[in-house]
Amino acid sequence: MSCQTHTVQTLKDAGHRLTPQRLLILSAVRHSEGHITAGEILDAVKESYPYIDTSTVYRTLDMLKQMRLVSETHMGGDQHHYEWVDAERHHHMICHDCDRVASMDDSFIEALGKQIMNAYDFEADIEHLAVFGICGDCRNERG
Amino acid sequence: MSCQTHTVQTLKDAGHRLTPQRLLILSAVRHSEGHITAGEILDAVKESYPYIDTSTVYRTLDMLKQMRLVSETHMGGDQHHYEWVDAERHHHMICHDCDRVASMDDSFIEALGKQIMNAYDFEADIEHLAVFGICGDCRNERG
DNA sequence: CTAGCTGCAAAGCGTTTGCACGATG
DNA sequence: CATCGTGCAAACGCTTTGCAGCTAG
Repeated sequence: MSCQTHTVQTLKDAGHRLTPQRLLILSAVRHSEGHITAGEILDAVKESYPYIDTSTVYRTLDMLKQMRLVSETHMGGDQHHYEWVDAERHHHMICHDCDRVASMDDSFIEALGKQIMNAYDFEADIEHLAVFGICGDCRNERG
Repeated sequence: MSCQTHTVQTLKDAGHRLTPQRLLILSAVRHSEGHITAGEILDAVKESYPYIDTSTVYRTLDMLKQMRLVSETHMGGDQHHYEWVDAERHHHMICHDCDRVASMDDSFIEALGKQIMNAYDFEADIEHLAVFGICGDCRNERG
């Protein structure tokens, strides 16, 4: 809740209005473990406020992206995924077989960025990475 | 051409028919430097055969994906990008500023895969990676 | 000949936009 | 009370699908 008030203040300071819809959308993103799609946000908000419209969700997400409070990512499907920008940057490993999603520490990717810089003079900005593959469990089951 | 005949044989062996449309689509993908979208393929093929339909392009790409002759990637936009699967796996670095695309050797990513395996017991299958960031030229211009 | 491929047309999906009403500060 | 945000509806772009006719093997 203290973090919520902080966010609210940030929005106010930037001259954005605080509407119930925005608070609900914010809450949906905050409470999603990791990542959430626009459709999922819509469904979540509809539980408490059924009149919410898709366009409101997208417009709010645009605002939050612009304020760098939320980041947008592709994770393989047709939809974008949104994620709350917190201190701990992390990435995802998605299993092709069981579709489970695990978190990966940013240190690996940070190191990769440095290597790319050395080799290509390219400053990588890997906000989020979705790595596909096969998890240990599924590999064992395959034998 | 020898490589083309090889591909043709592969398709035949798998019981797929060789139609002029397919050959044109194949050629468009082969001759694209790096990556190409469905729309770009459509335009390219239309130059020699204007009756080609979008659905044919997508259906052919599906087949080629299934045969692992072509790979599909997200590179940030709305469209998918398709790439000929050749021996030399490589990745792309895309500059946020100038939109230029440069190629990155797979060795970095291969190494990353091994690290992920060690740390998380997850077998990463990074077919293609699009890394966004700022290229050296644009960094210099910014000063 | 006959399975498989094509073009056409229409639908599907996620996302965006124009607009008038309504709510926020 | 002025502005900004909302819901609605309609449009958008990319991709997918159903179908009848055509064609490669």
